[in-house]
Amino acid sequence: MSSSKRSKTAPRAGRVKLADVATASGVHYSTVSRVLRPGSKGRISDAVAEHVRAVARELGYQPNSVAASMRTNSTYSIGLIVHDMSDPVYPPILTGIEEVLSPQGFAVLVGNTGYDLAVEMDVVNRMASRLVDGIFLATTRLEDPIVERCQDLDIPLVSVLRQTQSRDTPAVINDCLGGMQALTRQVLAWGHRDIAVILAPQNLSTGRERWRGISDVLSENGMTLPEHRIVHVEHMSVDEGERAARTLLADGAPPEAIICVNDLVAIGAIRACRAAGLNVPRDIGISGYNDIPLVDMIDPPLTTVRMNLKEIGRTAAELMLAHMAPDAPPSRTVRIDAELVLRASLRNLNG
Amino acid sequence: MSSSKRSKTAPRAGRVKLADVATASGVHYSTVSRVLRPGSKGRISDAVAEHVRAVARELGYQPNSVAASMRTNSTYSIGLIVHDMSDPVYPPILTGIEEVLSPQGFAVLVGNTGYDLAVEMDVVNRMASRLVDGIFLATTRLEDPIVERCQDLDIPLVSVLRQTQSRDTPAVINDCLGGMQALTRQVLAWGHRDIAVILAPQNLSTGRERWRGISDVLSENGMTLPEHRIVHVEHMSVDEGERAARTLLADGAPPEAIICVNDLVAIGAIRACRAAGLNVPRDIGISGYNDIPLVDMIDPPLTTVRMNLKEIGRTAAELMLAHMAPDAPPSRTVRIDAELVLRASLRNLNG
DNA sequence: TTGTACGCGTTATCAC
DNA sequence: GTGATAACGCGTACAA
Repeated sequence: MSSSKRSKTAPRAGRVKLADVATASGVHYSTVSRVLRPGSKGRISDAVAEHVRAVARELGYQPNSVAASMRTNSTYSIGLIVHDMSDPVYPPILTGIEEVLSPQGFAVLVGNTGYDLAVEMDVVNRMASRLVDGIFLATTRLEDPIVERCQDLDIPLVSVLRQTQSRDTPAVINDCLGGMQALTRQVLAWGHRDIAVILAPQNLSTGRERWRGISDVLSENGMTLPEHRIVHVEHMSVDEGERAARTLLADGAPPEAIICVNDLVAIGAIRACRAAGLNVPRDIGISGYNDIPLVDMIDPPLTTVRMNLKEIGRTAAELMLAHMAPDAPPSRTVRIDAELVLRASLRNLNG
Repeated sequence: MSSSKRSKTAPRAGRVKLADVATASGVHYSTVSRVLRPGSKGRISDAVAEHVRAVARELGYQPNSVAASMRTNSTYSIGLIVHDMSDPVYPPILTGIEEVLSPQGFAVLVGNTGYDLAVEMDVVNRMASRLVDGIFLATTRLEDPIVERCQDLDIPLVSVLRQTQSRDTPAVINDCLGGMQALTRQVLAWGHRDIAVILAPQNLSTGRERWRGISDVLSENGMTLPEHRIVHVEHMSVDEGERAARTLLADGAPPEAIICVNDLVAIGAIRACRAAGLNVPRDIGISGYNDIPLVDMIDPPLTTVRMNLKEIGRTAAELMLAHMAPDAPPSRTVRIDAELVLRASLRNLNG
């Protein structure tokens, strides 16, 4: 095994650089640079090029991209900021992003914020220090200091999953409005009338749009929800969902159905219902949103709305590439379709 | 909104650098460097230090860490290589790693390999080009060309979840042997005799140790498994688990229990059993490994072995820090305890 | 305590 | 087509 001792300031022992390849091939190192960089000015004779390439390969030359970044001011790295990678919605987005950007030579720097704005600001500043070429922001608030910061720092930003109020940043989001409308229509069509909702914070476009999807459809049908049928979670997690549902069930008769802002919250709600002695879906219906893995296997299988997360990631990456280019197009918001997925957690009361 | 147009070679417009805050504070930029870098040689008068700090803050100075890396040959970035971030075992590990390394100023570069060795080698080479200070490898094979490559490149490597045969790299792994032994003992104690197993590839320490855990206990009890009760998956995924279980159920009477190499595989197995008209756990018992989120909610709740993934991440990060230091300790393998979690997917045949 | 000077490995822009 | 050379922004040994 080779020694991995490295002195504080010395380069990695034996790291071969352009100059090494140059002396070994008997040409100037700028020539080597040109050979190894497809698309550099000034053509090279095929003979020299071939020779240099051979030498480089033999010496195991690996370009030092830090030095290149120093010169070009582009690191070919992009940040991805999420609340918590353990939330199953994020990994597929990362996969989609990588699918598009890895072949282009980009690397992805992941930053978890743990739902903490201060941490998030710190993450952005560090990414700025690292000269990331762009940032994917999955935590976007309707009014977002992080977005402003990125604009100040002049870092290309693409929102994923959520969008700002002013829509001044490119974004790829799910059609939360349409998705929740479809779901709510189904809930009504199946005869539920006493409906409760567990909502996300209304400073998030997802939170607000999903709530609008619900209330729009209720309004269309001449319904409004009483105060005590509406509760909020601070984060969309299982624990918060459970707590929220407990509140809903605390006083009086339980509702016929609870529409939850997402799957994790819905799972918490199912737990709370069960703890309260209610059978889902016989006594109460539950729905989620996202169709995360395994919710088709839980008891009962969860009715939800599916979004194509990988596609969101891919599209966000395309948008990023366009936005990083010198002639960046105007910001636009891309909506990816949602699809209603009916499962046993919500039953047809008419049936 | 500020313009994000940037010319090919010019620095980000208006990016303030060391020299800028130097002229603004009326000192030389080397002084600024010393002020802003805690722990640099040569002390600075408090007055000057305070002044410089104030100016830096006012100008919104952000150190250019690329330039710093160029000088120090350390990027304060580390790679994390996984097969697929969508596998729920990885995110908690990332969280644990970040918990320890973010406060130290490190950034994490995530690389998905998609189970492809060529891709993986490419990822390593790119990370090397980026001068990562270290790599966490979650894909470690018993004999691993990736590990060798990192040794050649002189990149500190810490294995997570798995270990090489020769144990020549620091590693943090779960006690797969003990965990699977405990599980198998329980299976036997509950009266199962006709047992089947779905195993992972035997070129992985996890695959091999878990199988050894099973077979050790069976041997202790004078049992061996017939050929047709042993099947393998290529990757530990739901789909492969389902396929493998279908093979097991294809001919003859089903076994009393299937011990699966991990939870995803177990979930696939449950699907296959159900498709074959078998009730789990009445007709057949199923067990997994990992205790990933939601397996306590599926139908039936999955008996499994829990490992503390976040702790594995944290420990790996500590090991990495130690290993990156100039006086690196000898490689050692840390084992994190496993804990048996009994749920309804496996029942007591004696009861 | 502070200023000087050099180099890290590349890329880009000159000459030739 | 190729060589020479000047940046890029910072860290630090050394001089003052």
